[in-house]
Amino acid sequence: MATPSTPRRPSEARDRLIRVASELFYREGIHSVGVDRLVAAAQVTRATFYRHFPSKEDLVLAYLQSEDAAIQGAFAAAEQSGAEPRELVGLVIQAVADDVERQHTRGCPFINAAAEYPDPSSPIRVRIADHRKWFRSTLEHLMKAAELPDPAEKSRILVLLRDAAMVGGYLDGAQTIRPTFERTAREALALDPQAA
Amino acid sequence: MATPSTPRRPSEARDRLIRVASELFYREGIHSVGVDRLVAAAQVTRATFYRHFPSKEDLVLAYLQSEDAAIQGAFAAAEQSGAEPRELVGLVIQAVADDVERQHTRGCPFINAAAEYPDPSSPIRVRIADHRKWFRSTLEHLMKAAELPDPAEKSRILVLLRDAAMVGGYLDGAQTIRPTFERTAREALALDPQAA
DNA sequence: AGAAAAAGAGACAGATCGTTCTATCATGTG
DNA sequence: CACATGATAGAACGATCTGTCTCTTTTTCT
Repeated sequence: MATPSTPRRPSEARDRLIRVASELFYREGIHSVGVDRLVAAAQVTRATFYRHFPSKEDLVLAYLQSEDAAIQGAFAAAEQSGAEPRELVGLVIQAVADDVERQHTRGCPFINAAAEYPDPSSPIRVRIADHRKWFRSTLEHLMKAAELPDPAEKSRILVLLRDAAMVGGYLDGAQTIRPTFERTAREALALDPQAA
Repeated sequence: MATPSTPRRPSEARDRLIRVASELFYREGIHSVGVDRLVAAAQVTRATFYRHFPSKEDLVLAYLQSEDAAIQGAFAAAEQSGAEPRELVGLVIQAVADDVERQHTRGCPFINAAAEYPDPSSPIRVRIADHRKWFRSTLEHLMKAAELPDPAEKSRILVLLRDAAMVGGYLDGAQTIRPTFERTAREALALDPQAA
């Protein structure tokens, strides 16, 4: 009666844990954030934590999955925005630059997580690899739709440059790398018809 | 008599610690490697460890410094090799690709360390920033010597692409990204006079 | 030879790590 | 009503973390 807003299925405590974990894991690194910190920040007890996640690693996986879902959602929204494929590639470049400047100022969650998990066969590294495969493949389809020559190679170029923008934005500052990133990307993808 | 080879000053145990730390920190990450592992692998006691390094962080700094010294040494050797500045730029690209493929298969030690140290004012992050400043500045001097137009911007491009090659080599495989990296770099730096 | 520094060996403190446990209470569904 | 579910609360586990300590032995310089 007092609190009628009790969402049933998805479990509110679970969502809080994932939100808090996403924030803390990204800002401070994964190994640096213990379970104590997580349950305190999410206002959840340890028992609740381990009921929803068999181990801390499962929460890390949920964190990466939520990041993955956010990016996939952004791509899906952009594709349904009605923009022409050609300008969509330019929008991706701009979106990456915006993301580095505003949202992901501490680098790429997947790259950073990989730095902490050396074993390529670990579930976390597998999920990182899957995310990167999806990203590159999505870019290739985008390049194909834009009728750019050699879409596979161009997708690899954009993956390369996006990684660079993420790392460079974190370590050198977004404003420092933004013009260089955008220029290099547009040139390497041959987006602007006219040249010097 | 039995062991006449006893290097005096630089302390053999200290060198062993740095060597072992460089290997373990790089392969497994910094937070994942405890002091126990380090002293066991270096065949050194804890007391000896803390005599040479006031804290673990000081060993991390020594690790980064040794990586920095190796790269600076490689640059110094290349500059004194008598090669013309123009082809030196091409050699740097090739050297980065070789390094990613053979030596640094787990990414860039500085990028990986930064992922584990979020505080930009921490001594480790300061040293990382210094290393990156030196690297970019050195590249700019190289571009100037090669008489390439806009050397400052071109140095930023090469920093960007080197970061990308390091990350991409680690996560996607060196063979996957090598041709893309080399082509994009040569094109973005306008190293090859002829175009399509 | 004698003094001083470096290293070996290992116990120990205090904190934090991830994880498990028992016990209690509110909730909604059968 | 009865019962399973999910959350709360908090103690406790063993392991590992960084860092300090004492004591003995070896090495190195003067």
